[in-house]
Amino acid sequence: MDVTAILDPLNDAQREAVTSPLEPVLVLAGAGSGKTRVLAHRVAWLCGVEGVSPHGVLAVTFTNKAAGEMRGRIESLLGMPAGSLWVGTFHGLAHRLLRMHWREAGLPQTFTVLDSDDQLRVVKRVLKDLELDDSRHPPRELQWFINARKDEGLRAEHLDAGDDPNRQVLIRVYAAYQAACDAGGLVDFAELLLRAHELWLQNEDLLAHYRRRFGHVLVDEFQDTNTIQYAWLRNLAGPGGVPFVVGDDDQSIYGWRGAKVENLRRFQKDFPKTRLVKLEQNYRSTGNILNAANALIANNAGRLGKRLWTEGIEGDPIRVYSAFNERDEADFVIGRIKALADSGTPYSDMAVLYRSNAQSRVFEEALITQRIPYRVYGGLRFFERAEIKDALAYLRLIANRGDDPAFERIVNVPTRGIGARTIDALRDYARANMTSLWNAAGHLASDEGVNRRTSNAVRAFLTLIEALDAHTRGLDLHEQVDHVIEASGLVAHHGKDKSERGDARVENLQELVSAARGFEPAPDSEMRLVDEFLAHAALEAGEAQGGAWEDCVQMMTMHSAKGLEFPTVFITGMEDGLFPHQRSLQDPRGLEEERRLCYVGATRAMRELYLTYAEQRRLHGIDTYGLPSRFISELPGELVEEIRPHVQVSRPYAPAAPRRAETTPSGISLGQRVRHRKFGEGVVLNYEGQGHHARVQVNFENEGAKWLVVAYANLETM
DNA sequence: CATACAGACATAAAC
DNA sequence: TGTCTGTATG
Repeated sequence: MDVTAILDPLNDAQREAVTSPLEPVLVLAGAGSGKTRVLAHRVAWLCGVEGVSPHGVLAVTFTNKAAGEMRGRIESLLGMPAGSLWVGTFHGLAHRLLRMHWREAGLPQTFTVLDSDDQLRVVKRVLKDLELDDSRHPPRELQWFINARKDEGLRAEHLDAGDDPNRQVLIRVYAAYQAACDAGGLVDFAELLLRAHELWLQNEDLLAHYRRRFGHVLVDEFQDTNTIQYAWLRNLAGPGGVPFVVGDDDQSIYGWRGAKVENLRRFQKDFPKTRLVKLEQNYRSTGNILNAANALIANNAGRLGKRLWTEGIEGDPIRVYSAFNERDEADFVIGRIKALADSGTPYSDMAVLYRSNAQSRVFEEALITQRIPYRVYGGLRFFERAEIKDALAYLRLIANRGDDPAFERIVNVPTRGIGARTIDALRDYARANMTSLWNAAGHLASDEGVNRRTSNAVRAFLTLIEALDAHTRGLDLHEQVDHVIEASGLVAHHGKDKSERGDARVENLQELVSAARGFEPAPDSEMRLVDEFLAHAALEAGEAQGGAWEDCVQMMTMHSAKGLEFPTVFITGMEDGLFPHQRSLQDPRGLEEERRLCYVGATRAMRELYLTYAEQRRLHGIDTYGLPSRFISELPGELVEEIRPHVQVSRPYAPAAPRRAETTPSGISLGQRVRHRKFGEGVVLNYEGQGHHARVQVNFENEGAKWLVVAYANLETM
């Protein structure tokens, strides 16, 4: 084992963390301080120097991507594949455990993993079964409630509604939802974690076994753990355990989905001899950017405390641009993008960040008109697309006839004459007889009292599924998928749609066949390949879009920017109410999370950071006038450079004949003939103000005299 | 049963 | 203002 390869690339703090004695370690790792590297090198250190077998190491991340990268780095450091090393997401690891110990966990061997979309369907169905009005009890809220309780480790029977009738309903739905899942062998994401946690609690032997096996547990992005994940982890490590966790309280931006920053302090309390290592040297950004970020985050209370520094240059100041409105904001950003591109910067070195997805529109439109390539992060990912989920639902139903969500999803896709009424009847029967929709359908198909057309349609569906089952048996996975998408009629169904959308769907279905062909199961899996593929599809939604590697401007929310870096970053929409978001202003904790989000955004920038805001913004169809975000004023003035707007008409004015025409600050002369897109041609009569606020009075031939804001009016000189 | 239309609604998102 | 959802309509 080459120890220098492990230690040489590390600075002192990183090395301290990596070579810590076998005791609990909390690494407070600032943005861009090399935390992933520390984690990977720690594993390499344990295996290469401390003599720990990879078999005894468990590394946990929050995304599959991070897990994949982690394994890659570890294996390249160790110089060999480490198959027995467990690296994965909390959900992936929990899933693995439950597959291995389904009996102890009280699950059927063939349980199905529900994604949030499936879960919502089940909730809706439960609401119907309970005859609750879904406008008074929005399914999404119920779903949220159920997941939040599970994330806290609470089951319906642990909850007490008191006299609150609304809460009584919530709890009733939770209980009914869980009963439906249990009956159908369905496990949602939160349930994976909760079951895995209960598996520890209820099986001492099992827990003891895994404690013995995993003497070394490592966790990335520890500030993002929720209650149940932390409990699971703490149990696994055990009282004398030596977990190694890496996180940053200043980058905790997922409180709204259950993450508990408090887990950092809790860790120090639960593992009293914890060694705390701070990584504060930053290898990403300029000094000015770091100082601005430090100053900003210093406004938060109760931090563990950390100050980023760099050996690198001070760099450019933070540039703040005050736009007249959101279109001017986009024009400014795109102007800078063009200028950078002209001087040789690749588009992919530039990122436009915003608080909410809706803000991307204006930028997209402007980028399209300027023919600048861009990529928007977010949106539906491969396995979340409707046509893919339909195809998977066929596979699910073939594999497990009791999978009601799958049944409901495809019973009439493509349409085969089984409408809402029929499905209602099936549901009623299934509920009354405590059985699956599949069995209900079997009953209805042979029921003399039912409309012939209906029973025929249902029978045809049953026959189809049985036929698919029979035909796919023994085939390779990709052949199964291929057969299913063809014989189910899905391909023909989408093929009839001659639009671009239809073509894309057919392509996606074919892509699913390729995905199946390339699918590799875990080496020690005892599951059938289809089942494993289905679980994979639920647990790993896949990439959002192809073309990620093309040279294009990167656009995304600040949340999705976490973990990424770009030479030039534009943080847009810096207005109070937008960022910090209105809904976070009520409580101080919400505001602090927004500030951390701003910190995350700012620390994405390597060389240049721009902050932009619009004085006027069209939101949901109405014009709003916002104030610059308070986060801007929290930056030290000496680090900030305000960019003076230079208002220009589309063609600089070249005086034709008149001498010494009085010129407005924006370059338009009095008496000048101008053209406006809507109002037509006219003559400039007067002007006032400067910069953004510069306005001119134009006497239009058809519309009469009007005051226009030069920055916005887009006047053409003639 | 597919499409049209009205009405509601609008923070962020991995597994 | 744009998008999505559910219902009305042909």
